[in-house]
Amino acid sequence: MMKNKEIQEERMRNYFIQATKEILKGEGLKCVSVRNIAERAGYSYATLYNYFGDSKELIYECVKDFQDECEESVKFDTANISPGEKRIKLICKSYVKYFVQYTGIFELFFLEKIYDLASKQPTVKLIRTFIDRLCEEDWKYLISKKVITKKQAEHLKDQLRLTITGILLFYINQRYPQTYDDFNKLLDEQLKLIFKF
Amino acid sequence: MMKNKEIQEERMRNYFIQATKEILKGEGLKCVSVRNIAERAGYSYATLYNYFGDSKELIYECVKDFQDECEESVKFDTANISPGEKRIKLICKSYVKYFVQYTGIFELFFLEKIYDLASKQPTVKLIRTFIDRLCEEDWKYLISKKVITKKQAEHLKDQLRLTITGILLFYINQRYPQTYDDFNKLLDEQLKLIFKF
DNA sequence: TTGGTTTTATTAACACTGTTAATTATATTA
DNA sequence: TAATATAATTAACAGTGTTAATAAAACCAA
Repeated sequence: MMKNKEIQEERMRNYFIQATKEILKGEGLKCVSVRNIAERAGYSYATLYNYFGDSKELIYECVKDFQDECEESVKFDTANISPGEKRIKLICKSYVKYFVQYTGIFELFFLEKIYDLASKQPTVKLIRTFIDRLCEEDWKYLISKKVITKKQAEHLKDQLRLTITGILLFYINQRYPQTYDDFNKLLDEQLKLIFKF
Repeated sequence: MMKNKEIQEERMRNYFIQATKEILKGEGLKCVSVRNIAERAGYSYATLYNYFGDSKELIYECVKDFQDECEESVKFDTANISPGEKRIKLICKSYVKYFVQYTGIFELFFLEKIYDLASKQPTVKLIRTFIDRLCEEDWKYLISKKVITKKQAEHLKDQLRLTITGILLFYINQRYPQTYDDFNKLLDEQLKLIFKF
């Protein structure tokens, strides 16, 4: 059977992916090494190379799973809220909360230096457009209600993405603001500014 | 003489700092290693540890110099322009241009993972407030002319810093937008949005 | 079931990284 | 000049990713 081989191969890949996810969420990106992953997966480090071209390829395989988890978390935090400006703000807060909880995932998404960008372009796009997808319904709603134009929406999406990534970057990488409370205040203030169109 | 020793020690430190700066501007942050720095400085890698506690300490010594260089570049690009909104935008464009030219310096400033943040806090603050200092005169001008309030200025400074860092992050780390032209368009658009207060 | 072939997993090795201890070379001073 | 203090070097350790050679397992025909 040709199918069996594929199933087994996929299973093996998943062992490594699972191990990587665990380390990333627990110890953080700095502890994600080929040897650590393999040890946790219960295999030798060289075995990993039978299923992944290199370590980066493996690490980027986790992106989709983390996005799904983050989306679920956001959906939980914004349940029963009707689409619109208010919900966009709540989605952003929940999105930010997720990455503050798992700073290793933020590092993977936005801080990892990508060497052959060409092959990772799909993943990179997935990352960049993630926040847009989370707010998709809301942008559509605001456009349909003629609160903003399509063009305006595009600019606002950019602004939201840049600001939120920036805010996370400074908080996670430079611990600014120094307290989580002040961090949230800054986030609130900036969200307010963005929607003063 | 106690002075001689200090002079010599400072000279030695400078050899290593100079070497680090050259590698950072040339080959980039990924090529900055203790052994590479020492080789270029003309010393053994262990000698470096007689003048710097660790490699990070050495690398962060370059921040001030790069800021001075960037400031000079910005001053050159914005000479003969009177303070105000227009000049802030020009300063930002020049600032961004510098980091696009030397992406390794951007990585050092904003992407480097800092382990003992406590000891590097002064440098971190220097980095974070850099763009504010570049526009200091302009913010003062706008406040004095009652175009904006002090509080508004603080919020705008935050917005500017977050947006610009974000825009650089996506362009340098994820090559988005794909062309330098589109990148500049995005920057223009975002600067326009920020000053729609 | 046995024997040979193919596939998969492991160890060994290479070229790096930062960092420290022991050693050698250079200055300084009595 | 000889003893001491200082500075620079090499050797070593514990990591990193990656590849080639080897060992183990699985498969399949006789």
